[in-house]
Amino acid sequence: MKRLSGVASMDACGVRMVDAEKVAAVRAAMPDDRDVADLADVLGLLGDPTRLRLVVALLEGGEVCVCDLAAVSGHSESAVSHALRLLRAHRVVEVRRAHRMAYYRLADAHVRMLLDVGLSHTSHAGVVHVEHAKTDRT
Amino acid sequence: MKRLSGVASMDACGVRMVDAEKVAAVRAAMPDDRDVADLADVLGLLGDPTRLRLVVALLEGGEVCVCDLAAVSGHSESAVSHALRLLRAHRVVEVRRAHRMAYYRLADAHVRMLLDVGLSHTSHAGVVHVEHAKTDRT
DNA sequence: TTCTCATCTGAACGTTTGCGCAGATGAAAG
DNA sequence: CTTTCATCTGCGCAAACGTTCAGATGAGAA
Repeated sequence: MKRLSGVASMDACGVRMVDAEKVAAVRAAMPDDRDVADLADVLGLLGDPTRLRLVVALLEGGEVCVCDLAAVSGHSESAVSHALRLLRAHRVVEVRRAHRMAYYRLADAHVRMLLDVGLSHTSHAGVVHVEHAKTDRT
Repeated sequence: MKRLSGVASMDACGVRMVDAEKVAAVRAAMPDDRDVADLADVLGLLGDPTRLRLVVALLEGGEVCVCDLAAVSGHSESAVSHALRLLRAHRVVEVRRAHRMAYYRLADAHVRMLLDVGLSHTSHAGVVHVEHAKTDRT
């Protein structure tokens, strides 16, 4: 069945591939496009250091107002507000308004899990820490 | 101790804050800058749909060559190669070369965990799916 | 040797993104 | 009413990003 020898096969559209069987299997197991996009969205949101710091602060602090988040993260209140708007739009955080202030908290248990998994690695193990990695000779 | 009343306090540098005690606690619990940056790096890497698809494909397929990854993900081989270079530089994937081809696989158990947590949410639950969210009226 | 072919890479282009700025909003205080 | 103050937001720009294109690399085949 498999054509692992020398000749590559083509699918209907002319895409070159080597192990057509595995390609089909993997493609079948692949989550649908919207799920991938949604997950990428959240991960991308957490992929910015400013926003990640905010979210981690909320993981620790429970419910924190904008100015305190600015103080913790070391960014301007404007930058924090912009960041929170994005996080809010994607349902990563929720806001509660009281008096003149806005208190933010994590809205999603799933994000909490992602953060736990993420932090458990980087904080106690020696991560590789690649600066601006170049060619990576193996 | 806490000054939750009306007046905001200032720290030494003139940063406005409301609950100075909590700010100090959260700041103390915050992972150090490099750890945050490293985690943000990985999350940001996974935050691109193209790269996420590649990594998910490797999660399913184990070891897949460049052209098959291109076939699975539906991108050009060049785009895939660029993406793989980034993932390689950050030790997310590893490469094994055989014959004329390059076989890629996941290099990091931690990334596998992140993916599992991420996918377990988006694939069986109804995620909110925000398109280009605007003001988000609560 | 030369030819073939899978993969890699630099440059360039168009798009997106993060943040500062300045003003807006809106609610509470005076 | 007006003033104060925490937060929000449109604009603008510089930096970062993802992709394509065209060519380079380098190992195997002939």
